[in-house]
Amino acid sequence: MSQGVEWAMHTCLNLTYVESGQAVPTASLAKFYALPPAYLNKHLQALVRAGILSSTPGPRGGFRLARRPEAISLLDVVTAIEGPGEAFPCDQILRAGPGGRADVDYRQACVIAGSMRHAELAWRRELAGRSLADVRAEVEARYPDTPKNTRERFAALRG
Amino acid sequence: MSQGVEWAMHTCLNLTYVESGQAVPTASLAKFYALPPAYLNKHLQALVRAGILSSTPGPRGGFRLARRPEAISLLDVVTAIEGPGEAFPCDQILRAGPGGRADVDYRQACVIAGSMRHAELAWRRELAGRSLADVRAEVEARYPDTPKNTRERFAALRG
DNA sequence: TTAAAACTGGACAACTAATATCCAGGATAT
DNA sequence: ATATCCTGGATATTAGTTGTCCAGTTTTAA
Repeated sequence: MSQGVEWAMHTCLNLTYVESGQAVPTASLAKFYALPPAYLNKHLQALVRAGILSSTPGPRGGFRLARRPEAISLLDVVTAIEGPGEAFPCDQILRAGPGGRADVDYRQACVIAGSMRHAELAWRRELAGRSLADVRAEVEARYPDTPKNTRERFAALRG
Repeated sequence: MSQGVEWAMHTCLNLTYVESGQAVPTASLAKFYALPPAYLNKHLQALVRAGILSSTPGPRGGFRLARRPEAISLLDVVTAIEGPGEAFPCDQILRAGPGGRADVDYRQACVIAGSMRHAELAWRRELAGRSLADVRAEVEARYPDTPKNTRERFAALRG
């Protein structure tokens, strides 16, 4: 899994603390964690394409959450960055084995591929069952200063 | 996840069909699926280091399972090829955020990292609960010719 | 004892994906 | 108008995967 997932997760979580209506530009989001702005922006664009963020050009523009935090799961974020493909790459090796046929889809027929897909579904199910709101609630329970700190940092970066 | 996992899975599964005591050389295992022998051998070496296969040099040498198929889980194979690291790379981005401390291990403290680890544990649990014997049993139920085909292919390659 | 079979491990090359930067163009607020 | 900010493409850099090759070692068998 790529680094971009971590950036996207934390950035989206931070955006849950911004007063709705306010947009945060790439520069502020990048400075928050000292990330490279241009590259972070690529990931932000992917999040926009996935319908997780919305963007506004121009002065006072930037990014904001496109939906309520309750309606954004961690799986949504992972999928936006990593794409919809499965982690286990089934190259249908069985096609070259004894009795292999060109007209069979071994991604479906192969028991190993099925087992890997089954495990991956369990992973997806966990991530789908956890929203940004869930994460934020746990953060606030364990680290009560976070909302205040986050908003202050954004205010300072807004300059 | 890398391609080598698929090769390793199918190769280990095929080895469950070999009469114990018999070793299969890299060349035969590679020809089975038309894989590059030298590179497959790298993965076989990793499986040996992980204690999944054992190797024997010299004529009539090669690789065999080091344990019974019931005692080899799919997670064992994945870990042997991919390494023990977690799929979600937590770079402790929080260290650069507001209130970030150098003396805190954010891989433990970060709620996002924890959520990702939790999902990954669900994935690992599924893979750990499925052995080569389980896979073989399902293969034989769905494709009864497989044992015979596999053994015949090995015999032909041994030629 | 010799030769052939086979694994081991390291060095190295090719290819691909992730990471990262830059810029021209378009949209928007003031 | 102008400064701000997003968009998308081109491009470079780096790291990891894929793949090859070879010298060295172990073992079988004649």
